[in-house]
Amino acid sequence: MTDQSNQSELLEFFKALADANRLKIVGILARQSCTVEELASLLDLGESTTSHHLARLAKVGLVSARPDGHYYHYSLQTDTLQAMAQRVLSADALPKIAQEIDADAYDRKVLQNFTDEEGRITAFPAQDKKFQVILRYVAKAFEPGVRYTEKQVNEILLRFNKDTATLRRNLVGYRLMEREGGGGCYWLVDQKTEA
Amino acid sequence: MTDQSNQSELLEFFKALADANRLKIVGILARQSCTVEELASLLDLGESTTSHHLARLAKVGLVSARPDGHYYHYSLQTDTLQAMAQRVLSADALPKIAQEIDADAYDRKVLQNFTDEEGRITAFPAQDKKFQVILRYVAKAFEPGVRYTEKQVNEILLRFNKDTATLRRNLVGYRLMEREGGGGCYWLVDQKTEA
DNA sequence: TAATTATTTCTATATATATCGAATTGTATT
DNA sequence: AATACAATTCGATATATATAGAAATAATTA
Repeated sequence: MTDQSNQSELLEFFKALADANRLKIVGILARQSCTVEELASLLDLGESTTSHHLARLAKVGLVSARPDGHYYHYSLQTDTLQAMAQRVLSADALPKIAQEIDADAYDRKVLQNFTDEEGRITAFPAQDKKFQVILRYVAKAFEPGVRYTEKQVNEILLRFNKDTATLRRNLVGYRLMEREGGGGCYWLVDQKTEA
Repeated sequence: MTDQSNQSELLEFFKALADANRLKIVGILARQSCTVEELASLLDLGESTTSHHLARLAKVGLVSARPDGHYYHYSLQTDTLQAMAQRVLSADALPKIAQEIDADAYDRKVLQNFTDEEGRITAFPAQDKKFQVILRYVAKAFEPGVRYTEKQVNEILLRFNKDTATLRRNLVGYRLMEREGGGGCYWLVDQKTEA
């Protein structure tokens, strides 16, 4: 769970293409751009279902929509497809995934050493790297996009360790969470947008 | 459902890679070959689960097993991965899928015209191409690999039309089914192994 | 503004499959 | 042979998601 960027991006790409109807959509759009209606009738699917599939393909950049009248013309982004294919071909794409797995395994081991069966933190690691693992673990208890009062934050942190102050301070210090002014408002930092 | 060879092969390939743990396995095997046990512990998964994933990857030729002692060494078939990537890049792979969809749509239309709501055949098309669509539709009522007596065959065909003789004769004539000697033994022909 | 049409979102359901634990198979060693 | 160990298969469960239908949204036309 350390750095999933490579992993999850590739995974989402493959998942997008791992459905018979979505693959068909890509095949059709390779020839001509279509409206949702056209696709639905070609595939013998409901329009809502077709729309859903298109949304999934769009999410990974495989298709794009161009509005025209009250139609949307969906078309294939061939460059995305090619870029992904190139990426899989590249020598270092797979080893990178392997590195991420090593990091995951490391995290698991640290977690095992510093938490009990109930997931509570038994001790704070002195080593900075391990301490960050613990912090990332704790951060997962918060929902992305939600704002918490300091009281709520403490309540959640208490499930992990009685020293909520240390946890709270370091979550902010290591920029896993952010705090409004001096006040009581906390939220998760989206790690993806961070360098 | 006319000629799914391109479709289904690509689909199975993407499905094989559309799982986080299988993608991780590929990543690990890109560096080193492993036993099931090793992979299971690296991924923090049960051995049976790991085995299942490896079987799926092997099915599309992405990994291969080499027996050694009582271990199996699984390794990545990088050439399969490259071949698939090349294929996606090739200009005609996607249009081919589109053709298959057209064929599917054609089949559906024929079926609609010559069957009723309950799936019974209302008339036999005069046109050869359409007649074959009907035959392929009927053939789906039989299980691959199972041997049927003539009586059983007739029983099944009766669900589609009272003229079981015509259906039976043409299923064999168009090589969708095969018959033992002059006798009462029928079975589906595996279309994949046919030219 | 009302009405029409295309698309999306929401809700519910059905199907596929990832997962585990137990039993089984297969291979090598004693 | 008998035993030990790795791997697979089987049975059951839980989760993800493909699907359809209804309601909501957006955009155009009357």
